[in-house]
Amino acid sequence: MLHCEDHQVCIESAMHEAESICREKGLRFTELRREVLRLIWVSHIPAKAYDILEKLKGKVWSVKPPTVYRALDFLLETGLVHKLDSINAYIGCSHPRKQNECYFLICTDCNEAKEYSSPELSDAMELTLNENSFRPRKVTLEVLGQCGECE
Amino acid sequence: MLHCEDHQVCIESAMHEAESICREKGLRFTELRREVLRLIWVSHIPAKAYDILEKLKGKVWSVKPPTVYRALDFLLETGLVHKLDSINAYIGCSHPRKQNECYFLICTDCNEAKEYSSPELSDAMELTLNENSFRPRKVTLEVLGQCGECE
DNA sequence: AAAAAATTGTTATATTATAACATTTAGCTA
DNA sequence: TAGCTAAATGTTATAATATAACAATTTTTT
Repeated sequence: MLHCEDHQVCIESAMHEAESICREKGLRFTELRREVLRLIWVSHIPAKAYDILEKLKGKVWSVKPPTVYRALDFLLETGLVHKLDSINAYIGCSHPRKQNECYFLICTDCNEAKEYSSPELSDAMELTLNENSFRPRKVTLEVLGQCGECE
Repeated sequence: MLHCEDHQVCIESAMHEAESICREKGLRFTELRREVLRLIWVSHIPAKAYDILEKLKGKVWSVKPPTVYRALDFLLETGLVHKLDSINAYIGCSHPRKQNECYFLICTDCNEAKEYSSPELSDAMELTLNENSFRPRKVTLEVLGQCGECE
């Protein structure tokens, strides 16, 4: 999957953005939440909850599942992280300030995932939702397959 | 969620179609698989695997999880059933002969789900997949929200 | 400093799903 | 039709994912 040139930049910018979003919203970006977000951003491969748990154990923490899931809940609610339902994994949001509809391409070869948005797709979506007089609350759009780099 | 007028018709037609599809493909539509499919079609509310398990226990069977999951796997592979990843539940496919892209509207009030397809949406999808040179293998498109009848 | 609210810790358990191997059943072949 | 083979099902055990409930701690507010 074609991605960042320097992933360290990705991480740092995501962390900074998270800091400032939380500050603006008056939310507490605690050490634990910070660390979980950082672990998720370690790569563009979506992170599994129990892998995060194991990695946290390597650090200061006394961690048990609720610790991780609570941090994940916070990050999800704040829009800093997305859950990928088709693979039960979590990925950092690459544009946490824009709350537009987004979809995910998940490569089953390299396991990386990438977030996109497409106005055409959102329009088509909105159209069919209106046609069916359906009020959307959460849209899940994930494509599993093979990315261009993995042919 | 606006649905069939007579659900008995839904069920019977789904069962018949399943019969004939399996016959055509030379697949064995066993008593167990038949019964699981029927239990899924009991309503338009997606069925949970362990609920199917409990209902089967009320019948002839000695059922344990693998029994159900294997039947589900068969039905999924045959395209007779879809899995809804956002709620971990299974729903009967309403057009098992047409292998087009479909999406699901899932009402979190009445819990019913409905399957749709939209050429515009599929086109938009295909476009963005091409742009990203991504070969899709499985598309998950589910919208949780409130249906028109549940306002 | 005390009270209230939010966060984290802890124990236990719920929910969803699969691996591995044994047995049975159905279909095929000699 | 008896035996063989492959598919399906049964069975035991366990993996993977997630939450409920309550206790302790920390932070914020009063």
